[in-house]
Amino acid sequence: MTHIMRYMKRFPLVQTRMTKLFAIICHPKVQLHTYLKPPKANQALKKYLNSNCITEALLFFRELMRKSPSTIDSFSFLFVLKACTQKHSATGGKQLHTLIIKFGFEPIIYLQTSLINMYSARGNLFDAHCVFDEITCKNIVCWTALISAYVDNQNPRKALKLVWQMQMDNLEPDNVTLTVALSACADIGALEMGEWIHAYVRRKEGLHIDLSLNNSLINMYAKCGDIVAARRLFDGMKKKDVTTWTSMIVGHALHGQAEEALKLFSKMRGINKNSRKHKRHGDCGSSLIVPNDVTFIGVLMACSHAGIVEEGKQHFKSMSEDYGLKPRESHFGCMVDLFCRAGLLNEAYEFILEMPFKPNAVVWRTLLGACTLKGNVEVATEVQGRLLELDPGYAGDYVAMSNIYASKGMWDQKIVVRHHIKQRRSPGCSLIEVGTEINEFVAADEDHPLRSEICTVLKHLLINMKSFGWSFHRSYCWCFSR
DNA sequence: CTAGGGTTAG
Repeated sequence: MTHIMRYMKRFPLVQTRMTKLFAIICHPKVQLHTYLKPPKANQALKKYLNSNCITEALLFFRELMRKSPSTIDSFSFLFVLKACTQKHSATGGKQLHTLIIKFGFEPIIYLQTSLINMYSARGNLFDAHCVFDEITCKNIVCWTALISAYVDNQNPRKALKLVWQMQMDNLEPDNVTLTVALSACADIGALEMGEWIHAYVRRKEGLHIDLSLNNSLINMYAKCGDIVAARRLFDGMKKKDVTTWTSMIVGHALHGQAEEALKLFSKMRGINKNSRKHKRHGDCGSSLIVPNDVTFIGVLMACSHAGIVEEGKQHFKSMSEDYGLKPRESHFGCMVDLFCRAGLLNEAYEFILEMPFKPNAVVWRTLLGACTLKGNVEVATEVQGRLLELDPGYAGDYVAMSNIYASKGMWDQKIVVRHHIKQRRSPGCSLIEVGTEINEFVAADEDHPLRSEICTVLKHLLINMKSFGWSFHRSYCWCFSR
């Protein structure tokens, strides 16, 4: 054994080849790290990660665990955790957590933050929060990790509460925390909170305002109904990237301003052509902006909301032909929506059947909704059959069907469908105040179980009303009940 | 060698 060790010491180049052999002869407890020091093993892990070879990274780690556990240090876990977060395997993460405890690396804050991220990616907020609670000296980074965990898992209210709690803990939010918080505001249409954050951003000295923060601001204003403020910010930004452009295009599309959205899209492509020209002349190559698949969602949404079918079709084709982007399920969903809104029910139906995906309930429901509007019983019956297979418990589909039958005077069928609705949701009542300007609203009942749903409905209502150029100047009180 | 962030159909 000593001979081999000496040999390897003298000729480091043969080291890698020898390691395998060596590992087999040796008991794992032998101090291998003299020959394969942690930084080397970690660099290998990092290399796998950077080249997107996630499975290989995990396998490499497993080999290390088996053959030379002593080469593993706390940094190794950081890389492996990252790999594990990207790969959504169910048990791997928990096993890693156990190993971290076994190795005694539990109190290292870098690892704890990574663990929060890992649990969040699996939708396991309970364990994410547990890890957070165990951190003795909490810093801004682990707070932000937890906040973004709640945003990513559709609990923006809790996220905003945590931002508040963090400040109570004498920690000032930085640009990353604020970016996440703005995203939470956008989710619930909390314009007031968003504006407060914007004011904070401008007031706070030494705060680094970067692209992500600006993009998040644009998105917040657009989603909260103030498209003018969003556009003002967009026009004022010197540095823009795909996300900036995409956010603005989606914003206009949501507000029904299809023309503006499509104008922006062609302007964006114009920049592309110009900078390619510049690149040929040898300067200004860095500002190249290539639309991605999300950009096309915005473009298709714009076409759909404006009812321009032909242009929508063209963009859908151009997506894969000119940009090499493979349309995802949601792009096909946009196209179905495009046909439905234009009243082309048969075209929508055929499109769904030709999709390379198994159509989901949402897609069929879009078509069913259009059938309700058009009073098309034939297509609706067909669609309902599909929905019964996919999601039989959804009461809304029965309601839609019953409405279609009612509109055609087919009362017998209506009663049959109505009977299928077994559990009705309990009726609720909420009061919503709309102030002098229609870009803010408050749900009066703070603890109402449907509060967040009502706010979402209102948010969309508000966006739609604005797109029709409606505005209110008196104070309004609406009462919803069901 | 080290942890957190922005855009996504209905």
